[in-house]
Amino acid sequence: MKTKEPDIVDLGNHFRRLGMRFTPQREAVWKLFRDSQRGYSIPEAIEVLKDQNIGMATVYRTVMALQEIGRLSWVHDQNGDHRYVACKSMHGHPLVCEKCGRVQEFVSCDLSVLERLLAVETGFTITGHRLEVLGICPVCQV
Amino acid sequence: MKTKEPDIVDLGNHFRRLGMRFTPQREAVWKLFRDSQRGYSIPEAIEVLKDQNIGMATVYRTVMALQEIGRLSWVHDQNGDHRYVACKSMHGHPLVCEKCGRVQEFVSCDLSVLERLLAVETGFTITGHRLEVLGICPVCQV
DNA sequence: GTTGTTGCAAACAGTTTGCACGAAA
DNA sequence: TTTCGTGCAAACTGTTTGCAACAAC
Repeated sequence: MKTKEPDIVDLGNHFRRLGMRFTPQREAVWKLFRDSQRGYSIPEAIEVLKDQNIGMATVYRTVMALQEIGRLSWVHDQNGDHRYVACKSMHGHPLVCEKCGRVQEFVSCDLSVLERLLAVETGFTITGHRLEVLGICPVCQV
Repeated sequence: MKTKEPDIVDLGNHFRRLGMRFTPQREAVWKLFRDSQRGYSIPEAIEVLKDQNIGMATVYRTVMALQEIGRLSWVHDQNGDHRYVACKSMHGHPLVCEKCGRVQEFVSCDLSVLERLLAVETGFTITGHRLEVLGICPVCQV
């Protein structure tokens, strides 16, 4: 009997805790994203996973589920549509390479000063933010 | 003869400078977005503009053109798809009300410290960022 | 007059849904 | 054994394209 990787066990528990089942398909979808630097758009993921006999409806449903439970987030590609990437940590933001699309997560973003200022100036109650930083990764700089 | 609003004249010049024509349709599309607090998704804009006999292909083409020349940008709605809003200024960022969708632009965002830190820590050359701040606007707080 | 733009409709791409079967718990 | 999840295909929604007529310059 094969030992499962810790993140797989953890994800299985996460699903079950929510009354959902942890199926081989869900495991396969998660692994695809977890092991990718650039993430995938849904059509791309469908293309890859169909070789494992995973139907497109399952891909849609699973990606949405993973996103809702906070395991996937998305970034924009050049065309403006979404590519999904695995979240390593809570409250992380993506640093995206504009050439190869590689995504590196960072956590140290302090927008509290800006948010306080905006609250005072606009009367809004600030509830959150979405931040993507763009750049060129070391590999693509050559 | 009717005097044109200054922003219309300016937009006309902007198009012509690029060798493009400034048609009544383009003017109408621009005005729709300019006069809206929440902006529109493309299907919404198509719906509104079809009463003015503007075809959907024209809406798509014009919104894309306005976006490319920096007159429109987009924000995300709850479903994660795009709503286009008029840019008042260059380098502005949107502050979006999560209840009513109203968008207020702000400019004072200083991410230079964060960006320098990321450059050192990751080896990326930072080229830009996308920031959306979310909140509840004064009207919706009641 | 020249050439970019428009509206239409058809083609296309992407997403959602209903359902019978299978498999996780 | 009891649901929930799956794959399939059909339906649907959103987007793009080709083209003849038109209008901005």
